Amino acid sequence: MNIEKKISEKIKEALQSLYGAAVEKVALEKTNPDFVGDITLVVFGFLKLSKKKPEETATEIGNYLKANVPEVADFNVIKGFLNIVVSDAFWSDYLKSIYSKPFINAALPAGAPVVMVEYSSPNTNKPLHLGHIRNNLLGFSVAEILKAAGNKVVKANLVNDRGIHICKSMLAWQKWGNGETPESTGIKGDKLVGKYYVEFDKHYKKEVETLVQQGKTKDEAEKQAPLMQEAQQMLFKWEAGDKDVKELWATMNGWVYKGFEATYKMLGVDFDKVYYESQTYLLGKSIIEEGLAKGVLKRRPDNSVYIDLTADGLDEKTLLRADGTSVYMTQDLGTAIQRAEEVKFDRLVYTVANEQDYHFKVLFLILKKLGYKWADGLYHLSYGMVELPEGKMKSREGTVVDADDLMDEMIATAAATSKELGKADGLSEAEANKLYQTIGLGALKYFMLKVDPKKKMLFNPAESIDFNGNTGPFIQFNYVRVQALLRKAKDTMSFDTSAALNAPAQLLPQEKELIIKLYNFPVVLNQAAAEYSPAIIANYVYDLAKEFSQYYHDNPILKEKPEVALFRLQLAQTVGVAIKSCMSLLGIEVPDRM
RNA sequence: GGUUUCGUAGUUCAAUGGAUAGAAUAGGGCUUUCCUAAAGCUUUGAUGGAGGUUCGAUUCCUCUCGAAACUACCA
Repeated sequence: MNIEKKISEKIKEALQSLYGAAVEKVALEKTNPDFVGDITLVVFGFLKLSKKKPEETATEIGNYLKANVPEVADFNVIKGFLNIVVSDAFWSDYLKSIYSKPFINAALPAGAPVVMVEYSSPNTNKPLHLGHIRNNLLGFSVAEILKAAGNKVVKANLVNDRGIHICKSMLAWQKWGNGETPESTGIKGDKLVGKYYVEFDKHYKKEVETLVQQGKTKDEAEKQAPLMQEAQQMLFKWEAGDKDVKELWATMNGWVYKGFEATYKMLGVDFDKVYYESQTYLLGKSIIEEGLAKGVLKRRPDNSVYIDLTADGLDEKTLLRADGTSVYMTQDLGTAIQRAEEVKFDRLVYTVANEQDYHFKVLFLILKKLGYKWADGLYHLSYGMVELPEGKMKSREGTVVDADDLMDEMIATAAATSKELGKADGLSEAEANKLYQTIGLGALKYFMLKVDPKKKMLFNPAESIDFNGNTGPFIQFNYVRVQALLRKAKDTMSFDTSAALNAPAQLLPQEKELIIKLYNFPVVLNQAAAEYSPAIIANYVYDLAKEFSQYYHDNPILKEKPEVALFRLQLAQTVGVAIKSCMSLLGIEVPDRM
C-alpha cells in the first residue's frame, strides 16, 4: 500500500483519538532536503482542533504514528512541521518489489479511456520548421505519457493539403518551374514545393508594389494583383474538380509527403490516423441547419450564419459566409463531430500553438451549445511560441530555422564532440552514426521538452547543442555509466540480473534518496498526464540522473565486497531502467555507450 | 480600445499556499594513482512595483508598470 496514503489515514485516526475531531483530508508533502525525514505534515491547520501549540500538536501526532505505524521509524518536530522518517526496511522492500520489472506498466486496463491526440497538422506548401518541431515533440510525448498513464491513445495528424497556399506553390511551379522535380534537382520534395511558395511571394510582392504605385490602396492591391487572382482561379478549379489542377496538386503534395515522411522518421514521431483536409473541408455544413433549428445559430439578412457569443464574453462568430461557403471554424466543428462518431473518444487533445487560444475557446463553446456531451472531453494543448535570441522567426527575414537543417546540425555537433573526446573509438561507422544521431537528437528533444509547454520558449542554438548540465546527453551519459557497470560486472563477478535482491539493513542516505525518487514516479507520471506536460517527466528524469551521478561519484560499486557490490549494481540497474523508460516517454533514445 | 497569457540570479529554466526561493549555464576557486572527467566539489548572484487575504504569498485578489498573442464572411 502507498505509504503516504497509509500515514494520512493514520493521521486521521490520530486526530480522532487525540482531539475527537473528524478530518476529511490530510495533505502530506515531501520533507525539505535540509531537514531529517521523508514525509512532512504541516500541522498549522489542526491547531484549532488541538487547541495546543504547533510543537505540542505535532509531537502528539508524531508519537501516535510511531506507536501505531510500523513503517514510521522516527519523527522530529520543527515549529509546525512534523517530519516523519520512514524505515529503511520499507524502502528496501519497495526496491525489491520493482527490481527487474518493467518500470512502466505497458498493459492497458480493460475499458481504458480512449484519448485522441492530434498533433503536427502541417500545411503542405512549405517544409517543417522549429515551431513544428516543438509541436511534434510535444504531441508525441504527451501521447506516450497518456499511454503510460493507462489511456488508449490514438495519435492523429490532420494535414492541411488544400487551399490557397498550396495553389500559390502550384502556380509558381507552373510559371517558373521548368518541370523541376525532386528527382531532377535532388531537392527534398517539401523543400522544392516550399521554394515555389517563396517564388510566388516574391513576384506577388512586386505586383502589389506596382499597383500601389499606381495609386491603389494596399488592401486593393493585394486583392487585385494578377498572381493572386490566378491563384484564386486555380483554387476554384480545384474545388470544381478540374482534372489538370487536381493532377498537379496530387503530384506536388506527393513530393511534400515524401519529404515530411523523412522528417518525421528522423524526428521519431508517428501517427495512427492521418486525415486530409481535402476530405474533411466540407464537413460541418450539415450541422448549420441543425444549429439554426435549435436556435443556437442565427441567420443574418444577407444569408450568412453566425453564433452570438457576446454573453460569454466573446464576439459574434460567422460560420457560413453570405455566399454559403464555410469557414475554418465550420470545418473544425465538422471534423470534431466526425471523430466523436468514428473514434468514440473520451478525450480529444488538440496540440496547437497558443496563438489559436481564442479559436479553440470558441470551437469548444459552440459544440457545447450545440448540445454534444463529449465536448467536455475536448482539450486544447496550447503551447507557447518558439523564439530565437534575435526575436520571432520571420520568413521574410530568412530567420526561419528549418527542421531538417536543425537536426542535421545537432547530429553533426554531436559527432564532432564525440570524435574530439575519442568516445566513438572502436565503433563501426554505422554504430558511430547511430550514436551521433541518438545524442544529437537527444539534446534537441530534451532541450525543447524540459520547458513547460504553456510557456513560450527561447531557442538558443548555441545552448541547445550543449551536452553539460540539465541536458539530454547528461542523462544519457548516466544511463551509459550504468550499462558500463553492468557489462563489467558480468565479466568480473559474473553478475546475474536474475539474482534476488538483498538490501543491507541500513541504506546510505543517497541510496534511500534514489529509492524514494523511484517510488515517486507514479505520482509524477499522473501529474504529467493530468497537466499534459512532458516537462514534468523531463525534470524528474534529470533529478534522478543527477542524484545517481553523485551516488556513483561518491561510492565505489565494483570494488566493494560482493554482497555490497551486488546490491549497488542492482540499484544502479533499476535506475538505468527508470532513466530509459522516462526518456522513452519523451521520445528520446539512450545509447549503451557514448 | 477589449480579451487572454507572461514578468524569478547576467542568461535559460524550477518551485499542490509552507521551513533558509531550487537547478543549469556564465563568472571566481578546486578535484584525475578513483567503475567513462560528456564527471564531481566550492563560491558569487533573483521573485518588476504598491496594496490586500493568510499563522505563512513566487503562488490567491486589486491596482500599477512592462512584454507577447488574439480580437476577419483568413487558414
